[in-house]
Amino acid sequence: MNKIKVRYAPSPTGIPHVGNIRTALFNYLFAKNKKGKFILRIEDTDRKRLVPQAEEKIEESLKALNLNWDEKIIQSQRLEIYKKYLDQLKEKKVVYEDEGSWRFKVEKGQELTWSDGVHGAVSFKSDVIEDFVIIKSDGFPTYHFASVVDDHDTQISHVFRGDEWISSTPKHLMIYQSFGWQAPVFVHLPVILGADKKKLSKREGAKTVFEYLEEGLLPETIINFLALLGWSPEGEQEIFSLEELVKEFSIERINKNSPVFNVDKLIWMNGQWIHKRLEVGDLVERINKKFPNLNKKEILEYLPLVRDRLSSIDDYPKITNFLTSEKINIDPNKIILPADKLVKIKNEYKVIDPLKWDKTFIGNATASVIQHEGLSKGETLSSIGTAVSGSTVTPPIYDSLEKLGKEKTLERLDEAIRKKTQK
RNA sequence: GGCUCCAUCGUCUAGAGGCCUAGGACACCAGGUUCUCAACCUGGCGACACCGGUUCGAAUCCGGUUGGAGCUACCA
Repeated sequence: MNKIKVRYAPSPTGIPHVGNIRTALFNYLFAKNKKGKFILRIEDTDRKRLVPQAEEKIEESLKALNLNWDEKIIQSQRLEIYKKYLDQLKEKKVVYEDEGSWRFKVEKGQELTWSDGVHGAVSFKSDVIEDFVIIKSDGFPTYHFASVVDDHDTQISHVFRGDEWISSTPKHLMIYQSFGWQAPVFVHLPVILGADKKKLSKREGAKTVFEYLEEGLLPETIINFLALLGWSPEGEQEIFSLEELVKEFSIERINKNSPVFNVDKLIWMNGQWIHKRLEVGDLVERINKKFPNLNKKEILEYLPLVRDRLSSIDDYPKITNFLTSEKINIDPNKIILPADKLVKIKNEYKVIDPLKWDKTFIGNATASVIQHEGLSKGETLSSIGTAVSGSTVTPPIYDSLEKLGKEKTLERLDEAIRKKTQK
């Protein structure tokens, strides 16, 4: 019989940011690696900080990343249970009432020790811990009490949570002790730091899963990146699917020190997923889903030309826009070639039989001008690309012109020449 | 302040006493390739915080120093 059971226990005080979701990920990876259960527990015991819709947002964040839970429990619905256990502690006389709340009486002179999954032996003296509230005067339990009761009640085997809980752990240990319960294995994860090396927080600009998705990151990238923050696989592979991560995950390879969230690498990783891991058909679907107003057949047609140029889903419309839009903005300063050379190119294109307007003929015509005029190939192609697209990043030039069509190509070249001359 | 945790390239990290004149990745720089850009390939830059031990031998073990972080709520 399998007894591995973990829980992700967020408070519905807002949309969770990625640092928070990373805790969910590690819980999930461990549970699935051990073929155990992953529980979602909503810790809504702080009535003042409750944010409407936050619970839904937590669930949506998890679902968006495919982190599916096996069970869900909500603390505010378990008040009787906490009451029942409080009564037991009253009988044991280890709690006392204090202005409508119930405090746990800390017995001095104890050494509270546990073997942490990542830190090894950690210990605190009970003398430095003050009597702490376990049931607030509004009748709701505090985190310390609710989490211990729930973890025991739902038979949680491993508690994966952020490092910031280390100093609260002795309190939890004392509660376990007074009930005579066995504590789960605590696995304190290093907290993710922002670029300022401070704990990642909303205030410091930590983003939510939704924000990253909105920016064109793939769920796979978010998972992949988060997994590698504070944990490393055995080999040198860096791109992992959720399934692969599940297979590779182990507590032993979790780091002790806090990683900094490195956006550059995140973007790079998204590119890797787009260039190498996703099937073209899949990518087309995703682009189409994100930009429903784009023509799916066109995406299918253009994507192979630009796939390697995308580092986010959102790059697709940016880079292919010029092929379908009627008007573009051309900045003549970005066109290297002078107007008279552009005229030469235009004239060469003009004589191509419209029926033979394809990349081979366009390529030959271009090469011919380059040769006769003694132009630089790089500058010429760059100029043509900028003239017809308005951008310095384009699909392969000849393909671009072919897709654009002869008429539009000549129009845009004309416009570029005009602007270049005016200048 | 007290308590606790942490400490390898700018960043993510490998490293569990000799394999380390410290490996990989991102970023950066240079070259190559290509139809511009991108992608790709090759090379370069770049770190064991410091000081003492232990040991034949330390990035790895121990102690201290310094630095950083967290907690110190009827928040989680």
